[in-house]
Amino acid sequence: MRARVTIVDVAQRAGVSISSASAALNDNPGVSDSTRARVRDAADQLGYVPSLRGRSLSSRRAFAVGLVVQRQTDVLESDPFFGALIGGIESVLADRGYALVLHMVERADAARDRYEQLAAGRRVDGVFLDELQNDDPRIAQMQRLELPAVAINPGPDFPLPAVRQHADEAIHDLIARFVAEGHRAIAHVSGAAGFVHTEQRISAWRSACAELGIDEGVLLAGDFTYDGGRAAAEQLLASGELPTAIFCANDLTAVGLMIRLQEAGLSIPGDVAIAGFDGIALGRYVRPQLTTILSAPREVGSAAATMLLDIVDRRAVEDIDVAPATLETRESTGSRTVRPRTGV
Amino acid sequence: MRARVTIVDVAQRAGVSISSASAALNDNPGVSDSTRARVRDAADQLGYVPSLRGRSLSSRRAFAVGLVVQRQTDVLESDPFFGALIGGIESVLADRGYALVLHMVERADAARDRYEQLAAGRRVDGVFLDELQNDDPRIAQMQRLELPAVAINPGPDFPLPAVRQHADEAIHDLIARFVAEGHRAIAHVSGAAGFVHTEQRISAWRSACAELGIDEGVLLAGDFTYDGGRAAAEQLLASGELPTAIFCANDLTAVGLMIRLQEAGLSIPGDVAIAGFDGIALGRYVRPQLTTILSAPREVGSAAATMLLDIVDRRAVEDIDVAPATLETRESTGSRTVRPRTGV
DNA sequence: TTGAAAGCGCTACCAT
DNA sequence: ATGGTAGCGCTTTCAA
Repeated sequence: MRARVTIVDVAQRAGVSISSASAALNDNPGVSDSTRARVRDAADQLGYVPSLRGRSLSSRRAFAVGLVVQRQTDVLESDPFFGALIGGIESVLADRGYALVLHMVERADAARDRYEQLAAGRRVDGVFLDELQNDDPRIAQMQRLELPAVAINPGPDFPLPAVRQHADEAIHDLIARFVAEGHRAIAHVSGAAGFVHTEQRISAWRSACAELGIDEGVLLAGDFTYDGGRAAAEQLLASGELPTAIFCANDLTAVGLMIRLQEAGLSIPGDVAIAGFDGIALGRYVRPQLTTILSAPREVGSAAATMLLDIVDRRAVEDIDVAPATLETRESTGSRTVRPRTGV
Repeated sequence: MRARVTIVDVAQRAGVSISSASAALNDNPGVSDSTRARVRDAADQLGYVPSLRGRSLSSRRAFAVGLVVQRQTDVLESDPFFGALIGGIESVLADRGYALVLHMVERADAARDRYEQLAAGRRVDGVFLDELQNDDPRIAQMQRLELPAVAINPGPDFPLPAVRQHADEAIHDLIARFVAEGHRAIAHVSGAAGFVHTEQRISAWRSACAELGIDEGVLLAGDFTYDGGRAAAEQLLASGELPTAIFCANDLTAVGLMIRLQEAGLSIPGDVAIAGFDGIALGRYVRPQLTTILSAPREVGSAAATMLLDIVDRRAVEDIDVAPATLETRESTGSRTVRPRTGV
C-alpha cells in the first residue's frame, strides 16, 4: 500500500496546524475563511479522504448502522420485501457517508447475539429492528445496550422510535370491495404466529368485517411463505367448505394458495377471489395477476434510515408514518362471473 | 453510555501488562499458558469485547469487506440471485468476525465512486466484484487502489482472483435435451449487452448447437428482466416465425417470455418449449413450472468470501470453481405433444 | 483565530 | 515470557 494522505499532510501543505485543518474540514466554527479555503485546496490537491478508522476512534462513532435480517437464509431470495427496504435505507446512508452493515441469521437467538456483538464491538452507531415479535426481547436488549434503534412497523405504543406504514384502511378498502362484489364472508390466511404484523393484519381484517356487517370468515394459520399458502389451500379443499373470497397476509402466501386452488380446478376469481399483501413483483407475473395491498418498503427504509441517523446525531425525533398502504386491484378479485370448473 | 471495558481493565484485573493481555487474547506466541489463562478469565469475567475501532486503527484493518450491488435499486426485489449470494457471503464472514458492508447503486459510475470511497476511507479490507462487464474498468481500479478483490464469475484468464461456477456443460445438456425431443433450432434470448455472463451464455448456446449439429436459432437481445422477456416474445410474435424451443439468459426473462406467449394463446411446452437460467423460486411458482439451469449463488458467495478473507490475511489463494450448474428439467420443456393453438 | 497536546483502544516493537 | 511505549489518524479541549 502506498502511504496514504493523512490530515497531517493536508495541514502541512496548507501551512496550518492539524487542529485547524480538522476544524476547517469539518465545517467547525472558529476558523477564518481564508484558512478554511487554504485547507480545502490542500485537501483537494492531495486527494485527501479522512480515514474512518482514525475518525471512528477519536469521535467514538462507527459511521455505520446495522440491519440484522432474521429468517431462513434464503429470505432475500424468496421474499423481495427486504431488497426494497435495504435499497431505501442505503439511499439515505450513502448521502450521509454512512455504511450499512448487513447480517443474516436464521434464528432469533443468533440475531440477538449479533446485536450484542455489533454493540459490544462498537461496529455500528445504531440498528434497525425489523419483523417485531410480540414482547420482542430486542426492546430490552437495545435499552440495556444503550444502542440507538429504530423499529420498523412495530405495534402502537412502542417504547422505541419507530417508522410505520399503516394498512388498516387499505385492508378495510379491500374487504369493502369484496363485500360490494357480493361476498358474504372473507377468509384470512394469516402470517407466522408471534409477529406484530401478523396480528395487525388479522385484527384489521376482523374489524373491517365487523364494520361492514359481514361474517368474519375462517381464519387459517399461514407463515408468510409460498408453501404456507399451498397448505392453507389444501386445508380448505379438504374441509369441503371453500370461501368465495380470501385475504392472505402476504403475496407469497396468496400465490401459493391461488396456484394450489387452480391445480384443483378452481377458477380465480370466478370460484374464489384472492388478495395478498405487499405488492411484490411476483404478483404481476402470475395469472390472474394478484390483487394486493401495496406497501412501500423503500419509503419505509429511507424514513427509518433518516430517523436513525438523526438519533445518532442526537437530534430530537418523532415517530414517522409514511403514506399508508393502498389497495391495488388486479385480476384475482373483481369479476364475480362464476365460470364452470375446468377440471379436477 | 456506560464506560466500556477496555483491554486496560482486563490487563489490570489479570495483573499483567497491556501488551501481554493483547498477545494472550490474540493467541500470539510468547505468552505463558498460565498468563493466557488468567487474561482470558479476566476478559470473560469483565465481559470484554475488543473495540473494533481501536483494533482497526492500530492493526490497519477494517474487519469488514464490501459488496457494491449495481443495478436498478429494486434489484434485490426483482432478482433473487443477490439474496442468496449475500447469504453465502455472510455465513463465512460471521464466523471470522467480519462484517459485510453493502452498497446499492444504480449506475456504473456511482459504483466506481463507491469503491473509491470504500478504499480511500479504508472502510473495508477488500471487495467483491460482481456482474463483470467486458473490459471492466474496475479491474484497473482495484489494482490502482491496491484493494484486495475477488471476482464472481468473470471470464477466463481474469487478472484478479476469482470464483466461478461453470454452466457450459449444463447448457449443453439443455440443448441436447431439446434436440432429443425433436427441436431442430433453439432460439436464445440473451442477457444485457456488455456483461461477461451474457456472452458466456450466448457462446455456450452457440457451441452446443454446433456440436449437436443443429441450426443455431434466432438470437434476441434481452436484459435479464421480466419485461425484457415479454419484449422478446412480442418480437417473435410479430416476426411470424416462432421457434419451437427457446433458451433464455435467466429465469426472469424466461417467465416474461412465457407469460407473453401464453397470453398470445400459445401452449407451453406444446407450441414452444422454454428454459431459463438461475433456478430462482419464481420458476416453481409459474405454470408450467420452468425448466432451468440451476446455479448455486450461496455456494459461490461463501467460496468468494472464504477466498477474500484469505487474501486479506495474506494467504496464498487459487481461483475456485464451485460445483458446476446443472440442468433442472421441469414442465416448460419436455412434452412434445403439439396441442392446437387455443387463441390468437 | 490558531496551535499544542492529550487522548480514543488497540497492536507491535523493543527492551528487559 | 513480560512490560513499557510508540504509534495508528483523527477529534477535541485548552492555552496562547
